[in-house]
Amino acid sequence: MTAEPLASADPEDDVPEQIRVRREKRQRLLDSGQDAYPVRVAVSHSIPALRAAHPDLAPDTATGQIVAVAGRVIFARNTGKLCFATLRAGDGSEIQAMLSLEKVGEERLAAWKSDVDLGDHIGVQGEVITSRRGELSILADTWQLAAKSLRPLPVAHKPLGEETRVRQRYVDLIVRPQAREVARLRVRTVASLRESFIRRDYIEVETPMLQTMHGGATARPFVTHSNAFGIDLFLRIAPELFLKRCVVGGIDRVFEINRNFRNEGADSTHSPEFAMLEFYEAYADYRDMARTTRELIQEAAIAVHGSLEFTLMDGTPRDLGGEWDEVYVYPSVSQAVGREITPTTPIDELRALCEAAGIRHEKTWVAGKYVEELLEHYVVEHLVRPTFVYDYPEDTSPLVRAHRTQPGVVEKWDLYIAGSEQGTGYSELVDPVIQRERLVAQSALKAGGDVEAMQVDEDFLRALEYGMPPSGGVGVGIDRLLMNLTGLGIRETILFPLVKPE
RNA sequence: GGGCCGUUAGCUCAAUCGGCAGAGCAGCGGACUUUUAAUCCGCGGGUUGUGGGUUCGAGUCCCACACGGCCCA
Repeated sequence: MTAEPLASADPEDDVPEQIRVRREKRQRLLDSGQDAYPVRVAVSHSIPALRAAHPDLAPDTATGQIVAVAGRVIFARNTGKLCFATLRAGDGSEIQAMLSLEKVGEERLAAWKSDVDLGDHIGVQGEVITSRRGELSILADTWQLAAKSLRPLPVAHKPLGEETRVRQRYVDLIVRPQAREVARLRVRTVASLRESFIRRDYIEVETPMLQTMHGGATARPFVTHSNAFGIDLFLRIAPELFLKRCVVGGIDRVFEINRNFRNEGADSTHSPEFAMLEFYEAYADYRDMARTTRELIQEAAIAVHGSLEFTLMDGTPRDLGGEWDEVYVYPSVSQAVGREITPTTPIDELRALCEAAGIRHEKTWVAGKYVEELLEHYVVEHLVRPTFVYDYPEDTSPLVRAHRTQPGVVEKWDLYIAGSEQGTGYSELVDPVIQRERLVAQSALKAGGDVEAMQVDEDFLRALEYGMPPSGGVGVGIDRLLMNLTGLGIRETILFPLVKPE
C-alpha cells in the first residue's frame, strides 16, 4: 500500500505546511535507505510493566537494566546535547526517553532532532534510570522510528472540540486519557454482566440481526435488502421474539448482549444503533426479574467503581446501594393529580388532566398513553434514587401478560435511575391465543399507517403454541447503563457513534 | 419539523462601527547535557464552512445551502 497519491486528488502544494513537512521527512528517510514504517521494532518490556517494576526509584538512579521499549511521542523537549521525550503506551501509561550526545552519538542525535515529530511511534533501547528530577526514564543507547505520523497532534492542553472527538475518535483516544478509560470501562461493565449471568446459570446466545419480520418492540426499523432471497429484511429493533423462541426450546435462562437498530432521531440520549441486554428466565415473574436486574447492575457498579456509592465524572454523587425504591403507576399518578385514576377512568378525563398539565397529546392516543404521559410528567422526573415503577396500562404493552389480580394492568416495570429510563421488565405473555389477538391488533395499526407498530410474526406464534413456560423478561440498555455509571453522554460511551458525513 | 447560536492557521480561540486577519500551543531556522505545557533569538503558516448578493471596501451586513450545538415540538 505504498502507491503515491494521485497528484490531482491531493496536490502537494494544497496541503497544510505541517503535513507537507512530515511527508518530506518520511520521503527523506526512505531516500536515505531508512524505514519510516519498519515491520518490527524490538520491545523487551511494556511501559506499564516497567512502571510497575520500578515504582519509586530515587532521583538520579542508574539500575543497570537494559530494556527496549516503544511508544508514541506525546511530548518532546530538545536541548543541545540531551533530548527528552515522553512516550505513551496504549493503556495511557508513560515513560520518558532520554537521548544524550554521549550515548547515541552526534549523527543519531541530529537525526532525532530532524526526523522525529510529536505523534511519531518510536522504539528506544537503553538503561532504565531516573532523571535528576526523579522521572523514570530510558537512557537510550539506540533509537529508531517505529511509525512516522504525518499529521500533527492537537494541542494536548486544550480540550478537543466535541465534534472532532466524535468524528476522529482515534485522535481523541491518543490525546485524552479519559477516552481510553471509557473504552476500558465499557468492557469491564459488559464482562461483569456476563459473569453475573454465568453465576446464575444463564446461557448467552446470538440471535438474528437481519430479520424478515420486525417485532419485540414498537419502533421504526431500518430496512435493507437480501439479494440472495430477493426480499427486504429489517435490522432488528429487539431480540425479544427470538429469545422467547429459545425459552420455548428449553433454554430456560437465556441472555443476549448485542446491537439493536432503530430508525429514529439521534440526540444526547438516543443513538440509532445501541447495545442492548435482554434476558429471560423460565419460572420467574417480573418481581424475580427486578431483583436480578438490581443485582446485575449493583455487581457492575462494584466491578467498575469498587463500591455502590461512587461519584460520576461530572462530580455528581450516586448511590446504587440497598433495596431499590418501588412505586406503582396508577396510585402514584392518582396522588400526583389529586384524584383516583384507574384503568377504567374515562379517556376524556385523562385528556383533560393532560391538557391541564400542559402535556402535548394526540387524538390517536389510547387511555394508557395518557396515563403514561401523566406518570412521566408528575412522577418520573422526580425519581432520583433507582426506582422500579410497577404495573403499567394494558393497552400500551401488547406483549405483556395481564396482571394476575388487577384488570386493565400488566405485569411490567420500568427501572429509572436519576430520572432516566434504564430498563424494563415483564411477566411475559405466553398464551399464544391472546398473543395472536394483540399482534393482529398491532398489524391493524400498521395497516393504518403506524410505522412503529409490530407485524404478525406467524413463526413466533407457532413457537408459543408449542408452549412457553411462565417466564420473566428484561431489557437493559448497555449505553444507558454506562451513562448511569459514569455520567457521560451517549456519544462518549459509544466509541464511534453515527454522525453525518462531513 | 420550528426557533436561536456557532463554523476563522494543524489544535484551542480573538478580531471594536463594514476599513492592513491576530494570539497561545504546534511547525521551520538557530542556541542550550536534566527537561516536565522547558527557556531564549528569529521566521513562516489563512479560499475566514460552501455558493450568491449589497458595498469603494465583507470574517463582520443580506439570501440560500451544508455541518454542528442548544431549546421547542
